[in-house]
Amino acid sequence: MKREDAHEEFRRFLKRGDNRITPERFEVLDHAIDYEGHFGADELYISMKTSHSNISRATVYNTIELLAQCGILLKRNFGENKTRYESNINKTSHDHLICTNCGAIIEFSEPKIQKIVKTISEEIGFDASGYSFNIFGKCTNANCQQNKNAK
Amino acid sequence: MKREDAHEEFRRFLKRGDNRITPERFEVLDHAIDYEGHFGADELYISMKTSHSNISRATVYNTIELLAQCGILLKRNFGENKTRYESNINKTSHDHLICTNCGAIIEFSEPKIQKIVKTISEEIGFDASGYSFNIFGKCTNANCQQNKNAK
DNA sequence: ATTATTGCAAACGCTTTGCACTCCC
DNA sequence: GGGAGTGCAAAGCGTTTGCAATAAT
Repeated sequence: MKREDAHEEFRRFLKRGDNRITPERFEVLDHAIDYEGHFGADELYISMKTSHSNISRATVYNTIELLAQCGILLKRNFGENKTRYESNINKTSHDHLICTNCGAIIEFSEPKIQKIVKTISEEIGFDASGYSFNIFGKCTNANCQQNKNAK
Repeated sequence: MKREDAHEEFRRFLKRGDNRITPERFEVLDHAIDYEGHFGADELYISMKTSHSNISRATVYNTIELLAQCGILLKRNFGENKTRYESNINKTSHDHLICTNCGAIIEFSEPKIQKIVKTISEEIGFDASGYSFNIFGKCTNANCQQNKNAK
C-alpha cells in the first residue's frame, strides 16, 4: 500500500465518523507510517518537534488514537506501562517475543493463535475485536543468555 | 496452599536471594493474597493504608515485585498502562478476556497456548520465561453487546 | 557494627485535561 | 457562523528515586 492509499483510507475513515479533515492529522499519519519499528505517542511527538513541526502533543495523541481505530496503526503493549504503536501498512499479522534483558523485540507469526481467539470467544459468547500475545524471556544474543540477573 | 505455606515459601525465597526477613514484607504478602481479583500496586497500598497500616508506598512496590519474582503473585497487563497483579496461590494457569466496554475480566484456560510458547521459543532459540495473552472485545452482558460506540 | 530496608516526599514519564484561539464545514 | 479541532500549559496517575532514620543480620 502506498502513502496516498493510506491518506485515502484515513480520509474515508474520518468522513465516516464525522471527523474533520485537517492538515495536522495527515502530518501525523505521514510521520507515523515513516517511523521505523514500535513507537510511543510521545516519542512520535518529540520526533515531529525535532523535525521542526509545530504540532501539539494533544493533536499527536488524538490523531494516533484515530489511526489505531482506523487500522492504519496497531496498538501494542510490551509490559512497560506505556502504549506502543506500529504501522500496519504492508504488514502481515504477527506477535512478539520480548527480551527482558536487552529489550529486543522479535516478531513471529503463528496462525494457530487466531484460531484459538476465535474458538475461545465463541465458547464464551464474547465478541472479540482483537488480542495481544507476547512471549517474554531472553533472546539469542550471547550476553542475554548468560545474564543470570535478568528476569 | 495455606497462608503459612506462602509465608514459608516467601521466607525461603528471601533467604535464597540474601534478602532480609522483615515484618513489612509479610504484611504485604498477607494483604496481597487476601485481595480479591486483580489489583494495582498503588491500589494495594491505599487498601493497606485504609486498614490503618503505616506501610510506605516504596515498601509495597518493592515487596510486590519480590512476590512476583517468587511466583506468589502473577504480573498482568490488561492494556491500561499500569501493572496488575493477582495471587497465584491455588490457581491454575489461565489467561484473560477483557471487555473494552465495561472492563470486565473473564478468565479462561487453553493448554494449546503453552505449547505454542514452547514451539515458537525453540524455533527461534529464545529462552522463554513467561508470556501474556489477552483477548479484547465485548462481553456477554447485553449492554456491552449493544454498545456500538465501544471499541 | 554494618548495611539492607524503611517511610517520606519529591520527581519522574506518559497521558489527559481545560482553555482560548483557529479554521474546517 | 457554528463547533470541532488546535496549541499550550498544567494537572493527573502510576511508578521510581533520594535521603535520613531504623532495624535485621
